[in-house]
Amino acid sequence: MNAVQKNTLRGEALRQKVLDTALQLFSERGFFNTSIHDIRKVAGVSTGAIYHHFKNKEALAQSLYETILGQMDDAIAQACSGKSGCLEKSRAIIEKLFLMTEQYPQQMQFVLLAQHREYLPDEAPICSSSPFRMMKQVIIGGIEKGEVRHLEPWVAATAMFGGALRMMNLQLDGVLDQPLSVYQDAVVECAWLGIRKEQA
Amino acid sequence: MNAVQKNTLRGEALRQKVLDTALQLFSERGFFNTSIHDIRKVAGVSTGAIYHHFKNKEALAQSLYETILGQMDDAIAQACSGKSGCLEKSRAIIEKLFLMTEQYPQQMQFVLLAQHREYLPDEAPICSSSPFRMMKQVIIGGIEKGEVRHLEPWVAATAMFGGALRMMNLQLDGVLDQPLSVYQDAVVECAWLGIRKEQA
DNA sequence: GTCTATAAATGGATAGAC
DNA sequence: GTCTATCCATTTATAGAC
Repeated sequence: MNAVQKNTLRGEALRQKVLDTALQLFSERGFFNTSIHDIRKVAGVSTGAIYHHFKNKEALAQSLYETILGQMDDAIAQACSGKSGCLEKSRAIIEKLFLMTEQYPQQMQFVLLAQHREYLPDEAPICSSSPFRMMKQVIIGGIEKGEVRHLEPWVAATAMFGGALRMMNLQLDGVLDQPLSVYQDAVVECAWLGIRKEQA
Repeated sequence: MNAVQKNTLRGEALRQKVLDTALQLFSERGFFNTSIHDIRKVAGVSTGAIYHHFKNKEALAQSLYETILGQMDDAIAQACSGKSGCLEKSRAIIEKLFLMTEQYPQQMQFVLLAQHREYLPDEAPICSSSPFRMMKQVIIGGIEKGEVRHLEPWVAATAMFGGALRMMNLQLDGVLDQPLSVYQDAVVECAWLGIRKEQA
């Protein structure tokens, strides 16, 4: 009765089912602990169908990776739009990241915690990806406008977002007993006090 | 001429050679991209010798993991000893971690960036390990002594050390063009300004 | 486009000689 | 304690029917 139905999914719907299942298993067990056979079984599709839609296992992971990074990118861009101050933008980014961590833990686990270079050797390190570059740019903008102290950009960016990213790690590891939203204001305040230009 | 000599290593020296080689390959390619055969070839020993010293591949990784965490533990304990203030302790910890990242990048890569739960399923998340618990304790001590604002402990701990840990990530990813020591004072200052109790 | 069956290779682990 | 040779399970990927 709980057996997965076969033959019901075709085309794009099947492709999506494979992606969903792969994300679930990759985030739970890791890329290397998930075989094509596992995905086949859980998704209730055939090996041939998987290989019809994806060149190989790496291409499957690549597709997931790009999609999720794109979603983070959109979310961050949207969070920043309409805001002008560095603090407002940074707060909005952290709010969005915390929200995504709560709402889509599998996606964030896969993108933030996996070591993609081990199976996507041509991929740049995640700190060079678009969402992370945007975060750094927000801080550089804050330095140029005199809202943020004149710090080395990497130092300022990691000071602003490093604590938040670690809190996301802790949440994904199941260490925190409250949702991230509870800690959000304090996290933003600590980071901002560290880099803001004193209004003496 | 460059061929690895065989039969030269025995006993403890061979065991250590296997550990060194495994650490090198695990940190370069990852655990799952490193086969026993790879270790055998690079170390110049036999399969049988490896399995004489280690029950299996996981046990090899476990041994590395425990040794390196122990070294971090000792380094952090030593850094804190003789210091009483939260800022002094935190600065000493970050200094030591930065130094270890520069001096032993393979070890830090293996301990900080690998997803150990994928192959050491019984291992606690690294944030629960002794070195990380000590860092949190330093901050809790600072809160109790009134040096640090009354923040949720996880928030205060990630605010103090989150930026530094991300800088270590960046250095291990080859993104920074200066050694970590160059950024150290600024990293510590940013973090401390965020959590210190104002001396108004 | 999806299926089953299977090829081909890899890799963890063991056996038994030395 | 170390070696070589090999077993066996797993897994990626393909072939060919439907």
